[in-house]
Amino acid sequence: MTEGIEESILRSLRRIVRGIDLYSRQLATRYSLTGPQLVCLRQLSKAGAVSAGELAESVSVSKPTASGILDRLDLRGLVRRVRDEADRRRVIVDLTAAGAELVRTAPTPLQQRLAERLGKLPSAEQEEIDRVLRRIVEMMEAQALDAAPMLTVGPLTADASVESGGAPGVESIDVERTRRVEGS
Amino acid sequence: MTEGIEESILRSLRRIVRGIDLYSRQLATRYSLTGPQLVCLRQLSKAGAVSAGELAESVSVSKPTASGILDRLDLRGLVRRVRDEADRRRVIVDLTAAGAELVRTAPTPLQQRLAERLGKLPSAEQEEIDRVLRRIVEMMEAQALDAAPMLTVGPLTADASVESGGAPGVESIDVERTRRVEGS
DNA sequence: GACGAATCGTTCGTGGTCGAATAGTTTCGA
DNA sequence: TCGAAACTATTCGACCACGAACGATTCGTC
Repeated sequence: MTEGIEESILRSLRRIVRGIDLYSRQLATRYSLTGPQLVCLRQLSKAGAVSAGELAESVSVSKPTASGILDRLDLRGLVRRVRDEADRRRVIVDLTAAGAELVRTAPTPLQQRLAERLGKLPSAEQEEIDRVLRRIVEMMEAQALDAAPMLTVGPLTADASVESGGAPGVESIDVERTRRVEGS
Repeated sequence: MTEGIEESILRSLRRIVRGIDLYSRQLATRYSLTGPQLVCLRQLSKAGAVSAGELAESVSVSKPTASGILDRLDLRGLVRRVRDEADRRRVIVDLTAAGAELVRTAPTPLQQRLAERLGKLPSAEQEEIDRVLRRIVEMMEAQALDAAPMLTVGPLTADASVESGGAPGVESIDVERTRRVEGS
């Protein structure tokens, strides 16, 4: 019967993931800010100016993901990216005035109703929830460590040579100017 | 202190989401099957031939998402999509022999180590985890219902006219032939 | 029988996510 | 001093995810 519980847990996890995503879209329609964008903004608000990599680390996403999120925030003038003059490999990210203002008016990145309901539970139960989630994270991330060699079977086609053309012409940009402007 | 717990819970949820995604990529490299693809395959294996919409419902994803996943599975010959002759709006999805075979050899879509560790816990603890997760889902999905009017502020730019050109020429395809073949 | 409403699946557009590859910098050892 | 190794952030390619819009089909009602 461990089978049934395992499937139930997986199902719950998938629904939780979906719930988070759906709330993110709700945020996006109402505040023009997705969940991950808001999480980044809040982290910047709390920790002040940090490097792009530190930000990625502190909100638990990969560097490419953070880069993409920062692109959109930058494009909208909510954050600023400045090359670190001391170590020019690094990029320092900081909130703009508009970004700081938005953080103050935006809701929590956790479902509001979930947050409310959570707040109404006895604190013993809140702690139980917290503890259980931490344990799951622990079990998951322990797995990630001995994650093995990553055999790289290729991009998930099993056949069909992809034949990617080279898309050149990406001259280096200086961060001070916003990149990836598909628009104009 | 509810503040601290709320943030801790959010953080755990985000890491769980990430953990699921990372495991999905691991699956992809080792078995050429992502987590969502495997979940769909398993569901088909369990429930037999169903319509695309029913499949989406049963694995808790939207119809467009299921459509995309089915595209990739179809492309690789793991599922078959046939127009329902009785109700020609519907598309019946079924495993091919190759798909059925793959389901038998593939691991669980839940992190293997997580599953193992989970299995070693006393069943009281397993049930506690299950119960807590269900409760979170419940609190989340209750929120989703009174989700409010969806004010549609526009596609998240606040300015900058997107100027989408029309991309016509999408003549209707008959499902029997695979669509979206970016490759060849 | 015909026409509008509902239903089904797909397409389009946007965004999040990651690993691999890449470009620019810094560091350190020979 | 000079070049290899390490590091930082970005780009690229692939996938998942959704809502809105769309075309095809069916249903309901007149």
